[in-house]
Amino acid sequence: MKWSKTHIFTLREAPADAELTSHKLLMRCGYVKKIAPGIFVYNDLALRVIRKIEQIVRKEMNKYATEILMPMVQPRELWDETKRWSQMSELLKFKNRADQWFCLGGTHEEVVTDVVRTDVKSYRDLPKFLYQIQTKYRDEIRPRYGLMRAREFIMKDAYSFDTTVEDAHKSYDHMYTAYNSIYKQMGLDFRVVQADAGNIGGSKTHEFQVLAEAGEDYLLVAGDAAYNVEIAPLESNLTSTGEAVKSPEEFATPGLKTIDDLSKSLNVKQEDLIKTLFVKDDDGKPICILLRGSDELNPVKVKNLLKLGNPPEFMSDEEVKQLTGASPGSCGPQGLKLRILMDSFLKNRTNFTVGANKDGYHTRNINPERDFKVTHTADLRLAKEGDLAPNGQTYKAYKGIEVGHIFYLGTKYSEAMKANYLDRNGRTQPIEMGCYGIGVSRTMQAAIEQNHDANGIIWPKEISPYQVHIAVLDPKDEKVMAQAQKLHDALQERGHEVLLDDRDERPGIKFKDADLLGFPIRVNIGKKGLENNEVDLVIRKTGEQTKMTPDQIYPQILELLK
RNA sequence: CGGGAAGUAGCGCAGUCUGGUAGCGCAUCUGGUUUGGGACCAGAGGGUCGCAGGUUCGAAUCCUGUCUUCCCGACCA
Repeated sequence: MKWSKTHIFTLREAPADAELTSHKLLMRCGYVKKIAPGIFVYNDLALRVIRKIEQIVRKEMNKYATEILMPMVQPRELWDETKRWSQMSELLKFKNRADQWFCLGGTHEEVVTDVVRTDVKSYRDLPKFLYQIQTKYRDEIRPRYGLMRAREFIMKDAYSFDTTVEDAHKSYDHMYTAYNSIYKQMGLDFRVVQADAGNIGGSKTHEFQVLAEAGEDYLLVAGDAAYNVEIAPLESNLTSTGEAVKSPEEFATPGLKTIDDLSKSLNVKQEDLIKTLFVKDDDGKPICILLRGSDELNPVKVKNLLKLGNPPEFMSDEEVKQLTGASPGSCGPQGLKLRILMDSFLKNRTNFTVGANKDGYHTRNINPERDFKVTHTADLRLAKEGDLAPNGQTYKAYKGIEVGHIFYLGTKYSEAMKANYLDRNGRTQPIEMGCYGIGVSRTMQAAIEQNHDANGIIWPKEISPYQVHIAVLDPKDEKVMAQAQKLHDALQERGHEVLLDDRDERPGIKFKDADLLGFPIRVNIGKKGLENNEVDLVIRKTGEQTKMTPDQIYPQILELLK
């Protein structure tokens, strides 16, 4: 492809509204153009990358699933069945002129479940595994970072329908395998992490995270195990101090409110102090939580422990005062009749120093069982780098960009939408479901975020818009142009994609643009070099530049592209 | 929705405090000299200064309202 026939425009400076490096590069290379917040035009280079990603995704998905294409505009009635019409705040809703409600598809569980419940009657019709690659629309409150959090984006979504839990897990495992293979083929550095299932329902879920400094998600990796920080499990490695239980003793602590204050004033390490927190569940009912002074609460762990709908929120200062008689900072669990959760790191500990439930006072030697009743002792703290994971390894922190997510759903949607089948015994059963997503357009930007340098993008060859960039340094010279065209045609015949920069520009501009666009291999062909029967082969990633004859370079490139 | 910042040519910005009718760099067009890592010289085109009111002889500039965008947060099946 000749540059002059493309729609490529580069910018020397990125538009001011781009913050993230990958976003700036997308803009500077002209890959995308913003039309409205979170809504973009994909220009030809971007579209090539997207097609590459889709191709890899399709190849793997087709091993297990069937491709269909569902509508982007969806009727309200389907969404009412699962109650998500009112629950899902990102749905963009609108009416047609007959005054009927519709929404733009932000996800397709409802539609695909409708498809399957209509067509599937018997266990003989199952399993079914359907997927599509399609534009999604979610009315994000704040789109940001270009394609990372866009309102309109391209997604591959797959849905499995099985008769048994075991089969559903097999489908899940197939996707687990396929996703690993997909991101590997794209040449990306990624981790599979265990994550919280959120509100989508179901119990089992993994995220596929591309590692990048600018990632929005915190991952903790301990050897083979990787977790989203939300759920990273911890096990206490503390043993009992063996200290005998003593009698409670109240003492004045005027003005001491934080763990830090107390630690300094009492000359006790923060981890030896007890932090008393108060949160409330979905119904506003209070929960008291005890942690070591040095630890932070992980609300998601509380949510999962108590099977709440959402992570609990902290109570306000006034609510705490009403509940305990003291402001936060002077509270303790003693004498409180409510659910009390204790972090497993406090197991076997005695003689807690906690607030006295009286402003300005604390109490020494408070003990579980005698002074308060613990509802659950469990892993409640937020894990961080350096903490010990259950597998005995130490956590290391990474940042990641979530590019894929797989869920086992169970029967949440099939029950809500009566997607049933008749089993062997003629009994009606709800279908076992799973859903599996890949953010295609987001993956493109994640790849850039992970693969760039000061000069521009460094595409992994598997998803690069073109594999070879031929910089024609003297396009008006017939010999030079003929040589470039010859190489271009030869490579193209072998199925490789080649961009031939035939613009009437100075060499410096062509080099800079080539670095910016970031295809893996560049060839410089110019008058000067050809006088010595020489052309240059440049590897984008390393900057390595080799002179060789035009005859040598063709087999060399074929070798590199293998 | 809360907090912050900003809207001036395709892109990046100055000018606003202290009102006098718009400028710089890049890009674009013409001519010339150049030509292996974003050339140079000369010339040219392109903006009702986000929008609407108001104050004033006169508003990019002051006042009021409004819209939009970006950043932080909340939010993110």
